[in-house]
Amino acid sequence: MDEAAPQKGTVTQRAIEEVKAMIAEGRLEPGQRLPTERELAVRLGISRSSMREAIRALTVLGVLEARHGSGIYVTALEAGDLLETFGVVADLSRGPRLVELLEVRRILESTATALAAARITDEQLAAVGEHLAAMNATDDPEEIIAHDLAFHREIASAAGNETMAAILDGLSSRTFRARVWRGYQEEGAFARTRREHTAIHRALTARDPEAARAAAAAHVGEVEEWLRAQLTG
Amino acid sequence: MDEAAPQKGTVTQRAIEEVKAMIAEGRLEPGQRLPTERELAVRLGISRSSMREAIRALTVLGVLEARHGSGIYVTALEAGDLLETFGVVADLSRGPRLVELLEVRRILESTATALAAARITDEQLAAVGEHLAAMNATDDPEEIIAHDLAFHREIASAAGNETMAAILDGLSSRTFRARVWRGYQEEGAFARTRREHTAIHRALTARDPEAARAAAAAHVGEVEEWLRAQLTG
DNA sequence: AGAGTGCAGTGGTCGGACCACTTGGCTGGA
DNA sequence: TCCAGCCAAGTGGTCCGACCACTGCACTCT
Repeated sequence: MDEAAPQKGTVTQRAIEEVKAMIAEGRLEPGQRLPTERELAVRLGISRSSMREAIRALTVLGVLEARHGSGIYVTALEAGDLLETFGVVADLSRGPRLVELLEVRRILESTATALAAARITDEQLAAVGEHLAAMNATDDPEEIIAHDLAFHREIASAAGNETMAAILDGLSSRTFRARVWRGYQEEGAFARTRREHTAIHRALTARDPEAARAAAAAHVGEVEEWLRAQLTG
Repeated sequence: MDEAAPQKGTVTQRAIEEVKAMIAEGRLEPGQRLPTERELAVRLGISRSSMREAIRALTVLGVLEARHGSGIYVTALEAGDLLETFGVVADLSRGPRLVELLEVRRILESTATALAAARITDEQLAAVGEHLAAMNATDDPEEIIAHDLAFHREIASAAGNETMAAILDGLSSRTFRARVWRGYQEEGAFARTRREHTAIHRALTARDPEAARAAAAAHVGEVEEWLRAQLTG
């Protein structure tokens, strides 16, 4: 008898684990449609309200996707789907935590750039170059940040590890970067940033992994050091 | 007037962003108690049901914490709180994605181990040694996995970057590891694992960062290669 | 055959009711 | 006076039933 449900925690929490288990065990495939909210509720012996909370929770985690009027579906469970929440971490972190996040980014980004140097295609390299040029051709901070993000995203993507690319994406979320750069660029660091980006692009063009690793590490490290100084000062 | 709310997306989504913004802007401090569900609902002009969904979503993200009968509180917003969801990613990833996750772990773990070699205290080193001994003193798979996890967690913690430690923790979640190891250990890989762990411990004892980095990279790399072979075979 | 339409089904929202638990003040006795 | 125990108000947890907004499809009309 499974009637004697252990009743651990809230019913909603139980429902969340239940659905997660269904997916983990393969009873639900990526992209597949789930039963109705109403039916799921009945099946798990809980109210629709509680079931909805569980669904909402899994939705923000990037596991489920609800389409109004159509139904609830399992996402593709791609790296991007599941790691989107990583941006929340970056947005809500402050002080010392920001430095730690940048340190993680430096480690991953330098490795990703090194990998990209060995694997990048001509098309991808061209795209990187375009973002570099566009970044240098405008004064609008918004646009600069956008191209900066795209610049690094393209490189991370060329590294061939979508999971790593997704994590780096989260670590460079728009609001996170805007927050740090507001002060960083005020110190005339833009010229240096431009130089560092050029160095990265040059290393990629030369297909030189070690040079690429060093350039990327130095690039992130610069921001990291500046932020560290901000905190102690 | 902000009465003309843009009505973007669902009301629940709006409520989630609203609370997130409150925290990001410092209107809500870590550990602080929020207004009542009922009051929050009124304040945002939505029903309590919708408000509850928003709260539940932020709860699973590790941003809020609801205490039955007491109230809703902002978490400490420590790395561990926010990165707990990382384990979900590891648990739901399969196939090629698992290899990518292990690659990320290899990059971070090797660096973390190198850092630990330079910074680890005698107490921490002793703890690492104890887990190593305990791991070798039993045959119970459950216990082995538990000590293995603790072994690596202690090292990551000694590296001095809590954020990195939290990410590595997620990448080594219990179910994830159990899933991979079931097959890995069946091939008599336990002796090799023991050897690799010993090598890591030796490098830490010698305070040799480069040796520690190499040993950790090789350790994770072994599992990575095995898993890669499983997929292509 | 094609475009347009209507309906059934689904997720989204709402309001209210009651339960389970915590908290702090009140009461009573030592 | 002080402390233990109790009690009531307040809070999150759960449930119910209703209605709205949207989608998709079968059906109709041209």
